[in-house]
Amino acid sequence: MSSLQPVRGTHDLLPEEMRRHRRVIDVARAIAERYGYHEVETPIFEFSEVFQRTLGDTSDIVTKEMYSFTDRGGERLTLRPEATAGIARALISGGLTQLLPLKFFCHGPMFRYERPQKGRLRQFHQIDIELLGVPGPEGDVEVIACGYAILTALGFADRITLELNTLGDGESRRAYRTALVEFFKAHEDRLSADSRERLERNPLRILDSKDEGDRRIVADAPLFGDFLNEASRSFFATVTGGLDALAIPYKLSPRLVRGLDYYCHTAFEFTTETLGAQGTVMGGGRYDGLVETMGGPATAGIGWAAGIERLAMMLDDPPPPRRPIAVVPVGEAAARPALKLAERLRGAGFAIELGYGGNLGKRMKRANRLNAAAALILGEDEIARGGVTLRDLDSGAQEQVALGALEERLAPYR
RNA sequence: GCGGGCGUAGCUCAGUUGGUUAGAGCGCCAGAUUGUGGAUCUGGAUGUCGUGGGUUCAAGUCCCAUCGCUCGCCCCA
Repeated sequence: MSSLQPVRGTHDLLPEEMRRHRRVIDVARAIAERYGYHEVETPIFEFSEVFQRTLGDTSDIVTKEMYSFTDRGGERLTLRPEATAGIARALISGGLTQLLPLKFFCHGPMFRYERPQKGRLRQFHQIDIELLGVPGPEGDVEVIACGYAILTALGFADRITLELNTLGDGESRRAYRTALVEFFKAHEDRLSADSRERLERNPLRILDSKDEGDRRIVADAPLFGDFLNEASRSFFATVTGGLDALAIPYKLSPRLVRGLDYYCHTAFEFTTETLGAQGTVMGGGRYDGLVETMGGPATAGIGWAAGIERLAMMLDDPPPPRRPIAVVPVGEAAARPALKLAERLRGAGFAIELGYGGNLGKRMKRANRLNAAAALILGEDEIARGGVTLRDLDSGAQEQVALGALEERLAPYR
């Protein structure tokens, strides 16, 4: 083992892994475009303030997971732990609030200082869509439908579950939160240490505790449903109605929550059993208060993020690399003509591999290893005839082709 | 931040109660085949046994520390 290690929790994306990522990204982008989302990219670091304000000072991400540093100018900067804050910032600083509604797709690296495990890295990648300026439930339906379409196109439809919940509007949520805190305070001495902590920071999370004792207490906790006001109820009914109309299956999960104040109404996660402990493959929800929290005008927003690594792991067979055509010169005299031929064919759109030395046998061996579909052998005989020998490397069949007819003859190998 | 498992060749791994030159398969390189790849055969190279310390006549093997990987908790994509 070399002492030269990649930084903990980071990974090199070598060609095979990169192809998996690219597959996920390409499918997601193509489908997001069908829904009218436009690709954008924001910087991978922002002023720390951007994330502190949007994520809240008590969230895990802000308290222990941010990669923050001071630059040479003395600015406090942070490597983005998620995409939404940067996009919201861009919306405000670019004056885009004039153009609402806006629909963005983006993908790229995110950074969180966490202990790595399966499906969890310190530098990881997400695809992400955000729908801004649509306050009505039709936005929620569209965003979920788009995510579902992407997961389906990737072939995961039968391995994922859409878990769905509503947090209601601000009024409903505040009322519920108050009731919940009151209830848990009464049982505080019996709660687990983790949950006592959560009682301060994020009481809704206690509902999702894995601790046995907590679960017994939770069983008698007040139900969110009883605190939803009429407006929240009908909002959610429109969302589920839309999903029903689109035949998108979902499971209501009352325990699915979000901690921060600006989250409201729809919260959802696509989960899978196939990835171990990190079962969430795509998660999102409505965040109507976020842009305002950052200092912009009140702007509705809803979106999701999905982990590319997790999706890439679920891909059944890695997309194969493109099969090249090998140009194989024989003898010194053929080197120059082969170089020119290779360039000409590349110009015509073929993937050409021109070996880097060795005799015919060596070059053929290398062509085979690269899974080349065909070899074009170019030696004295061929040059004299003004053609090349075309060998199909799957069948072994070989024929002479005149130089002028090459592009046409090679069409099947494109 | 907390807990469990694991570090031997490029990869996957074997290595007996501590015992002398550390092995296999795959891959790689060369040759059989200097104008023909895949299959076969023959030969070849490659290890700070993760790192540091300790115990011992002797450590890949036992002990301690450390680093890394991995799985889980927390949280999340």
